[in-house]
Amino acid sequence: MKEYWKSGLKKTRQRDCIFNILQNAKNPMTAIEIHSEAQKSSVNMWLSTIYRILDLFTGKGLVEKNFLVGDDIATYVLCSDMHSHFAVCVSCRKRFPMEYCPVGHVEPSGDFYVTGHKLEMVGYCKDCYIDRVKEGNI
Amino acid sequence: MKEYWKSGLKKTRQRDCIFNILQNAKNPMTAIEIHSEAQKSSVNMWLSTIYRILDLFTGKGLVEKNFLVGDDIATYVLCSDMHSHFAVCVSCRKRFPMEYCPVGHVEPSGDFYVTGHKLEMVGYCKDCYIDRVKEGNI
DNA sequence: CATCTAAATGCGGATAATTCGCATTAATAT
DNA sequence: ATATTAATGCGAATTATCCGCATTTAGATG
Repeated sequence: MKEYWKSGLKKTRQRDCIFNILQNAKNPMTAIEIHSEAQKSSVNMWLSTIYRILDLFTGKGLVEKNFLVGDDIATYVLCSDMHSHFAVCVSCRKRFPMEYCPVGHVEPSGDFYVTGHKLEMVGYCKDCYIDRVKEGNI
Repeated sequence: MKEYWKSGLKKTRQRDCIFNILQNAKNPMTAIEIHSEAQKSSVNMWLSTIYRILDLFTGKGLVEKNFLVGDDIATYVLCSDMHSHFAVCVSCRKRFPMEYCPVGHVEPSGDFYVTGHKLEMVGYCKDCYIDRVKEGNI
C-alpha cells in the first residue's frame, strides 16, 4: 500500500480501508459503493467520513474524482493507477479503464497553460456491441 | 436559431428562451445560470421546467451535459457548437471552449467500439498563469 | 375561426448526494 | 504515560435534481 500518511495525514483504520478498496478496484467507485464494500470487510464507517476522506485524498492528489458520462454522481480512483482515462459503455453503463492515452502532444499556447487533461471514450463495450449487431442495430 | 421543434417537440416560449441562451453562451452553463439569465429577459420559468427541457434536449442530442473538473454540478452546451471540448482553469475555475481537438485517430479495437469522446484540458488560463508567475509560483 | 387533444409548464413537494457542526475518540509527538 | 491535535461518529442541514398532478398552451382538425 502506498504510504498516504507520509503527507501529514494520520494513518487510521478508516483511511486504510478506503485506500485498500480503491487499490483493489477495477473501476471507478462511488462513495456508496465504497461504503458497502467497506461493510463487507466489517469496517463500519459513516458516509460523511467516507466523503471527508475522499475529499482529503483528492486534495492531496492521491485520488481523482470524476463524473463519467451519463453518471450524475462522483466516482473515485487512485491516481497512482496507470490508467487515468476511462471508456464508458452507453448501453450497460459499465466503465473500463484505458491502458493508453490517444491524446498526443499538446502544443503550448499563449492562452492556456495546460497541466493535465481528462479523457473519456464513449461507445459500446464488446458484449453490448455484439448484442446490437445481433439485433440488427448496426 | 436551429429548429429544435422539428423533432416532434412543440415550440414554446420557454424552450425558445433556453435555446437562445445556450446559443449566445460563451461557456457551458448550469441550470441555475440559465434560470437567472432567463429572468433577465423576463421569461420566468421554474427550475424544474428548465431541468425538464435540458434533459429533453440532451436526449434529442441537441445539448450536451457535462460535469467539468472541479465543478460538481452539471453544465450544458449546445451540441451544434463546433467546440465540444473545454479547458478549465484550476485557479479561477473559468471554462474555455477549445477550438481544436488533440485526440487523433482512435484505432478500432475488439474490446470497445468507440462512438465519441469527451476531453477536458486542465491548467491555468492566461490571467491566472501570469499571476502565478508574478507571485513566483512558477 | 372554434374546438379538441396531447403535450408542456406551473407549482411545490420529494429524493438523494454531499457537506457541516459538534461532541467524542483515537493517533502520534513529547 | 500524557497531552495535543487531528479524525471520526453521528445526525442534521443543504442543495441540485426529479416527480406528480392540476392547469395551460400549442398545434392539429373540422
